[in-house]
Amino acid sequence: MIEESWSPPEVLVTVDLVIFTLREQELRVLLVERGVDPYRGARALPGGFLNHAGEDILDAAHRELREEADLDVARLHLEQLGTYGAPGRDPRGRVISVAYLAIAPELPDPVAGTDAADAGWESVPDVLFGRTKLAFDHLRIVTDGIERARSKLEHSALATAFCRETFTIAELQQVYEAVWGVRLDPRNFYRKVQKVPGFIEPAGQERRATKGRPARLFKAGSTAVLHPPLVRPESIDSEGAR
Amino acid sequence: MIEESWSPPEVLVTVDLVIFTLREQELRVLLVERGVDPYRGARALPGGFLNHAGEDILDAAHRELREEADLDVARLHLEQLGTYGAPGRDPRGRVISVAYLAIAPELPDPVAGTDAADAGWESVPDVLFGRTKLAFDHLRIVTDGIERARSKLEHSALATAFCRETFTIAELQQVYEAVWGVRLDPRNFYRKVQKVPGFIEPAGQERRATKGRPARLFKAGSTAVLHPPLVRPESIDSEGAR
DNA sequence: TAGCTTAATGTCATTTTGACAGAAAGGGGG
DNA sequence: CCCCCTTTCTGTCAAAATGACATTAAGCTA
Repeated sequence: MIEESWSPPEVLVTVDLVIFTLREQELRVLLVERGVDPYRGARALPGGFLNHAGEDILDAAHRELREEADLDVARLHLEQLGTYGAPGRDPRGRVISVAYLAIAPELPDPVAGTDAADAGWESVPDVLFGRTKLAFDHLRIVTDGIERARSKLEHSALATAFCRETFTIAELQQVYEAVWGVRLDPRNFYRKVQKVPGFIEPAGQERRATKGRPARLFKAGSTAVLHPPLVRPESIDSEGAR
Repeated sequence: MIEESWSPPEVLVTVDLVIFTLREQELRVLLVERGVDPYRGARALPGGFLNHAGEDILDAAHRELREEADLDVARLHLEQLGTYGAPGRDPRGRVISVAYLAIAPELPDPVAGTDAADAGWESVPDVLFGRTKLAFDHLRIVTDGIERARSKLEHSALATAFCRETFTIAELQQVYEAVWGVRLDPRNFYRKVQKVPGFIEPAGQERRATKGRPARLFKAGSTAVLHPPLVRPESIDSEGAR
């Protein structure tokens, strides 16, 4: 199908970042307010164009994270979520966007960057229910990101990425509840999590108390894959999160 | 970071297809022999450039499938696997490739297409072990495809996509064994598969026999998600497949 | 009809699950 | 210091699921 005169079309490539965290027991996503056209003033995922033809896509994702949200979390693990390239999704032309997913523990508020008039952690349910409108097809990307996160919680130790260095089992449970949008029994959760080999391991016998009995502290174990998996309950709350 | 003089770099976009099937109880992948440079003569995944700036990526994937392998399986469900865009992965310049995954029942041999000197179903273990060398970073893409398929077998009804319209439970088990690279107990498999609601449903009381007792026939059910999931055994054979 | 092959059903001890009860370990108010 | 409240942790227990294995059923063939 390649003729002499034919040459493949050139397209522009952007990266978009879906970064989730937990705040006040609610799932939140990092959004910026666009400072440039198109969609100026609208909320969108942080991201932007490839810098130059030799830049790796993953590197571009890290760079945009730094530029747009001033979050230079080197240990932040970015995982490719998907590529969105429907014609017409961007009024500037044929733009294909590679989306990345990352999970962060509770972090200080990000500051606005170069292209972003503002940046902040927005409620995921607000986004999912259309109370927070997003530019481009970013709602779809966030939706896919949620589903990916929910699924990965079952089979991987992703939940520990929401937590700080050390955490209690109750904190870990809050992660599952917020992302899955369900309530779990603390006693059964306690038992189940403990028996997955390598998921979490005790971190000193230190403790941290506010009101009730002090809780033991744990840290992420060495295992990335959960055997057996923590299967989410059949009926998932369509609300998505709290 | 956008200056007046700056404009985003233009890149070329290709699609690549990872299509698995089962032949002689072995997992196979569709490969073509490249008829054009670079890597002329080497084995590679079917795929190619976007046709024109307005073509949707998924459409391009279907088109390439038709062009390169003459497989116009409209019911073939293509699922995005990932995007591979490391600089230097393609000697022709900055090329970013969007890979799709598909599962097919046993099909007639594909015929060579326009850019492909030959096309055929190659043994996946041969590819994984380097006995079959692949062009570009296609080994990596196939590896990711395997892992995706293995994982999806646990939580989705993907296994039925390997089978024809109707199938026996033993045939379904062969799918799991070939993809996971393990042996399963037929009796426990029988029981487990039957109790997942909506996974498979009886298809007439017809039967199809060769040697032993005739087996009941089933067809794919209405459920795409498996509750509960069929978890693969802890120790997965590193051989990958038979 | 005997013998072979594969399908389907059954058995059973061991784990796992889900839903609870209760004990342990702090803090605060009197 | 002593109750009360909160939260964490440890048990209990019946129902269900799991893994390993035996047995029966249903065809074909020699």
